[in-house]
Amino acid sequence: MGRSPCCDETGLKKGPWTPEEDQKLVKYIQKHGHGSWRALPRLAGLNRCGKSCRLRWTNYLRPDIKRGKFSQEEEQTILNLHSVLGNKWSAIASHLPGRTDNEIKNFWNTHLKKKLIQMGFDPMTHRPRADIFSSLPHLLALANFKELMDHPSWEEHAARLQAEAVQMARLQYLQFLFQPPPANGNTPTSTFTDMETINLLNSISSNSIKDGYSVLGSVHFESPNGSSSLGGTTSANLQSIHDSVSFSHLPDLLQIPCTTSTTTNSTISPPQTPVVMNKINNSNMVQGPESTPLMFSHGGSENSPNSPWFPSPSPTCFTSPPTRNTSISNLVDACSTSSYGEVAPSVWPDLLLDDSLFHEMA
DNA sequence: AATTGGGCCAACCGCACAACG
DNA sequence: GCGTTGTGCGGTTGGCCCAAT
Repeated sequence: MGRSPCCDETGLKKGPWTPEEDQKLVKYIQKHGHGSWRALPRLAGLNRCGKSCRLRWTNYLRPDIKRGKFSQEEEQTILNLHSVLGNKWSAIASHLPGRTDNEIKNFWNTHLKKKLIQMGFDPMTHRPRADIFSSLPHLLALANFKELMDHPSWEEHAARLQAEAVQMARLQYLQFLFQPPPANGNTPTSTFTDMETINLLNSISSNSIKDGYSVLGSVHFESPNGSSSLGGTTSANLQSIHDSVSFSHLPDLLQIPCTTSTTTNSTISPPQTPVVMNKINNSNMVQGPESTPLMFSHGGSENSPNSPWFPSPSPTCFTSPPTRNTSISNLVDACSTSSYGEVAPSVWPDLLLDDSLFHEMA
């Protein structure tokens, strides 16, 4: 530590490069290679720091740099990779020949991010935005539940929502599996490569779209001729990948009837401890036969905020049997006071399927 | 014609980490 | 093992350009 940045050296020029400087730099590197960046400016006759020279070369002067607008394919690839890699611009750039990390970063910040936001997706998680999900319980609370339940097609409606929740849960579980392990190494590690991950997500996503429900617009891509594409992956390939993926280890959500009287905590949660909201008041938690805890999955933890199934250190329950009124308002509270500022879609299986809630509502 | 606000992007800044002596 | 150096990386900034007012 204690090393001062090379650019702190006084007398060195900063700011935009002149054509003369560019020429000197290009000429020198073409002749000698860059070698030590620190020594280069002096040898090349430039009054710049080495870092500035390196940046100028790698981001602008390098002969293999592709300039100009990003193509549709490049845009899709960036979205795709970002959904898997996050802000690993250099890693993303390595998949886009001729594009620099800086260029991709700028393109992301000025175009793609806004695009995703406009589409209602969280640009960081590539999932529907948290505020949308946190508002859904509010919408539910506002809805007239009696009217819904009296409606002849309400079961069909619930079944459809449940099917959507299944897709959500599976996607989240996959995303969790593909996350790099945290520093403490507590979570399972993935053995998938980036492209395998993308293909898998793509396959799930395409199934979702087939069902009329698109959850990962940034992962599923349609070329103008209608075929899914990613790095040459065809729909047929995707389907075969999808067919080859076993979901047996995933929560078997489809087997749970909406009005089932079985408990839901064990059936809809992944193999790990179910994740629950942390900020619900747990100081006077009551658990017992007379109090069926209403538990929520949550899409993150302090260690891994975007991980859908990371176990919560302190499971939290509602303090009394949920009633039609209190459970919904508690739910709203829970969602709005989520520790991590995000309510993952995984809330929904619980919300939709929790038997005690339905009992109380009936 | 002048001003303003937003988009865009090259460049800078500071941190992290590997390599080296 | 420790300090220093070189480099890579992601976030941020500053300034140019242009359309809207």
